[in-house]
Amino acid sequence: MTSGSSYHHGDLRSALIEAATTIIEDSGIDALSLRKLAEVTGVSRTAPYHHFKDKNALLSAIAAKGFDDWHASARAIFEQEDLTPATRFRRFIHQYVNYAANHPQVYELMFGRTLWHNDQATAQLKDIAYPCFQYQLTMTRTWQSCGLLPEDQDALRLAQVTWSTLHGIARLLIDGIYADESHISEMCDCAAEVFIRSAGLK
Amino acid sequence: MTSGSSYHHGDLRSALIEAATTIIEDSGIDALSLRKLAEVTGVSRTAPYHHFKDKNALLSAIAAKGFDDWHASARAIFEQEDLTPATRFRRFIHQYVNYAANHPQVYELMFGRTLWHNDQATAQLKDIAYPCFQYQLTMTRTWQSCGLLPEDQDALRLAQVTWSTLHGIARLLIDGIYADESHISEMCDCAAEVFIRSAGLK
DNA sequence: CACCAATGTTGACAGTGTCAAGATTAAACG
DNA sequence: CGTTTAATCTTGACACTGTCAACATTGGTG
Repeated sequence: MTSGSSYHHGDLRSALIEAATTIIEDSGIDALSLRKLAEVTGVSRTAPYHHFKDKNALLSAIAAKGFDDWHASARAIFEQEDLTPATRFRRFIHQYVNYAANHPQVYELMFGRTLWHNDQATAQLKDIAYPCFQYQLTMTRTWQSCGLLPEDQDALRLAQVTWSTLHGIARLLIDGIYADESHISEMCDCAAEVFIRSAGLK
Repeated sequence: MTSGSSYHHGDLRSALIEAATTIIEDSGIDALSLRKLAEVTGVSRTAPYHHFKDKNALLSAIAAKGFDDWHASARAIFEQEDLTPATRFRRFIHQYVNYAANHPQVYELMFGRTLWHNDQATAQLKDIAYPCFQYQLTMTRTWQSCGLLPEDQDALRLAQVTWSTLHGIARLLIDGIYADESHISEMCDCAAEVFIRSAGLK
């Protein structure tokens, strides 16, 4: 697939993203160096700079792909209309945390300081990420009108709080503070229970 | 205070921690290089290695100091017996998030992947950090028996979930995903409300 | 076919963490 | 007090990093 001629790679951009994602998933973000990435891809050190302005631009591209996946699977659950809202709510929570647990490094990239701090995120990444943040708000409003979340609370605050809870669980898992992954499911159940009860239903 | 003789610094270890903390608070963790730190402290590049095995060991020492502060102020609120449990609960939440907002870099060090991932935390740091984690559990049990949190839920899970919520808010703030710091207080109120309502009281 | 812009290459620079070997000095010991 | 020892600090060196500048190759367009 990598074409015949040796000088021009053919589709270096995709190859770089793919190889970089593999390295990151295997060995962590810090283990990714552009030089080793270039070597693995069979190309010279500075070739990647013709496809990505920065190391940050490369990482942003990987994160952007992560947001696409995340958004898709969130919608897949949220729009599954043959399930009760409560079931979907619970599944969403489990899915969120499991995604983070299964793709810790990409999750770190998507929501971590590496890209977001000091405004280092690419404009392209922001265009993909912000709708995801917005979707959280949309879901929250629906959950409120279903009686799964307190209806008298401000939707934005509630969205921030529910998201923070999932994000917090994810981060504690990823950062290795909760080593015991066997309790993930119970933590999700507990979180779901707390939120649903706060709505006042039984 | 730095003594008269020039060759031996006198109290280099403390001076390094102090200077490093300043740099980190001013410019972030990534901006800290041992070489610049040494230069600022007026000492040669490798002198710090006689006081800290690693760059990680230095960072761990700074984080350890942060845990001390955190634990102290948590206790100061939790043990303020002239306030109602609910008030203390709310204040704890606000204090937790405010600490993170006011010391973002140190918080990142205390709870972030820099130190905890891949088991890079010093044994000394663990000895200081684990009691803090444990204290969260102690507080949770008390809150349960006060009727501030559902009593039929497992205390450990509940402690993990409440902490995750605060940690999540803190991280989203620190990582710059919620730029708007003016809503911090409202988010804390919302979180407190959700938890208290989940206990079934009104 | 000729040209040009896209793509890939080597060379170079400033920066990093950290090890090894030697210099200096404070402290311990006879 | 003098001498040794161990702590502390120094310079030199190495392998690594991201990224810029200048040059080479080539696929697609006029």
